Amino acid sequence: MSCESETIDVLRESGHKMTPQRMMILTSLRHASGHLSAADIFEQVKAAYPYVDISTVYRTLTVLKEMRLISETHMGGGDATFEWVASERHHHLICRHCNGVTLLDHTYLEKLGSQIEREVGFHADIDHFAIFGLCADCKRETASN
Amino acid sequence: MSCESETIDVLRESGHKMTPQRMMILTSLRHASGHLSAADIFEQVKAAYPYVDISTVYRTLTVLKEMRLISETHMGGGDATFEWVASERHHHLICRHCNGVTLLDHTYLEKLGSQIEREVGFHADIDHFAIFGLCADCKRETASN
DNA sequence: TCCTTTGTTGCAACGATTTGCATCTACTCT
DNA sequence: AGAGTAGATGCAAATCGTTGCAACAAAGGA
Ligand SMILES: [Mn+2]
Ligand SMILES: [Mn+2]
Ligand SMILES: [Zn+2]
Ligand SMILES: [Zn+2]
Repeated sequence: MSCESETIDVLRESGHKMTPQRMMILTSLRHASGHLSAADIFEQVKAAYPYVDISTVYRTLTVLKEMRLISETHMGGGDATFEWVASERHHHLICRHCNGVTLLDHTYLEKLGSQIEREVGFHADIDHFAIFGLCADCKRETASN
Repeated sequence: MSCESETIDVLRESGHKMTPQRMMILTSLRHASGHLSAADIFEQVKAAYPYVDISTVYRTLTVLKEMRLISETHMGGGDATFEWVASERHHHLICRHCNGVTLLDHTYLEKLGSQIEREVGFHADIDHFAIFGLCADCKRETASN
C-alpha cells in the first residue's frame, strides 16, 4: 500500500477515477521536495510512460487543485508552480528586486483568515500565498541612493 | 491639463517616454470604474488608434505594474485583470463555489503587512489581493448536505 | 532646428495553458 | 466475467501572454 492510498480514496469518493497517469502525477507531487512546474511533472511522468500528454497533466492538476490537495502559485518566474498542501502550511515572501524567496510561517495568515471568517463570514482558502515586495536587504539598498 | 499629467511626470522621471499609445492606455485605466482585461484596454485604444498592437498594451501594463501604478490580479475567471491603484486600496474575496466577488477593506491586510515588516523586515506590496474561498452562503449550503 | 541617444512600437514567432472532440477505460451493476 | 456509463485520455487547435528584431520616435542637447 503506497503512501497515496488515502488520496486515492478521497478522489474516488468525489466521483473521480484513478488512472495510471493520475497515479504517476500524484506520486510526483507527493514526493517532491518543493515547487514543481507542470513541465517538471510532465517530464517525470513521461520517463515512466512516454505516451502521456501535457494536457492530461494540466487536467489532473486542475482536479487536485479543486480538491485543495495541491496549491497553484505564480511566483513571478515564468510558469506556475504546484505544491502538495501538507498539514503544515506555509507561504512565501518574494522580493521584486533580488527575486529572493523566503518562507513565511502560516501563523501570520491564520490570523487574517480567522478575522475574515469572524467579521465577514467568508471562509478563506489560505493554502499557499506568494506575497511580493522588498526584502530587508533590498529595502536598505533602495533607501540609500 | 488632463488628470494624467502627474502620472506622466512620474513615468518620465523614471526614464520612460510618453507616447500616444501609452497615453491612451493610461486614460483607459484611469477612467475605468473597475477591473479591465488586457483585451478590454486593447479594444478601447484600438477604437481611437487602429494600429496599436496587443503587445504594446501588455508591455505598457508591465511598465505600469513595475511602477506600482496599477495592479494585476487573477480573479479566477479567465484573463488577468488590471486596475488603477488608487489612494484607497481594496481587496477582493472570491467564492470558489458561486464565483461571487466582494470587497475587502484594506485594513484587514494592512495589519498583516505591518506585522511582516516589523517581524521579518520584508516590505510587502499589498496593493490588490484576490483571496479565494467560500462565501457565507455557500459555506452554509455546503455544510447542509 | 538638427542630431544623437535610448526607449518604444508593430509584427511575427514563440511558449504556456486550455479546450473540443472522438476514443478509451475505470468503475458499477448485473 | 460482461455490459453500460460516466469520466479520462490523447491529439489537435485555440487562446492568452511573451519575446526578438528591425524600424521608429521621444527627449535632450548642440
Ligand atoms: Mn511553497
Ligand atoms: Mn479591485
Ligand atoms: Zn531583495
Ligand atoms: Zn459563494
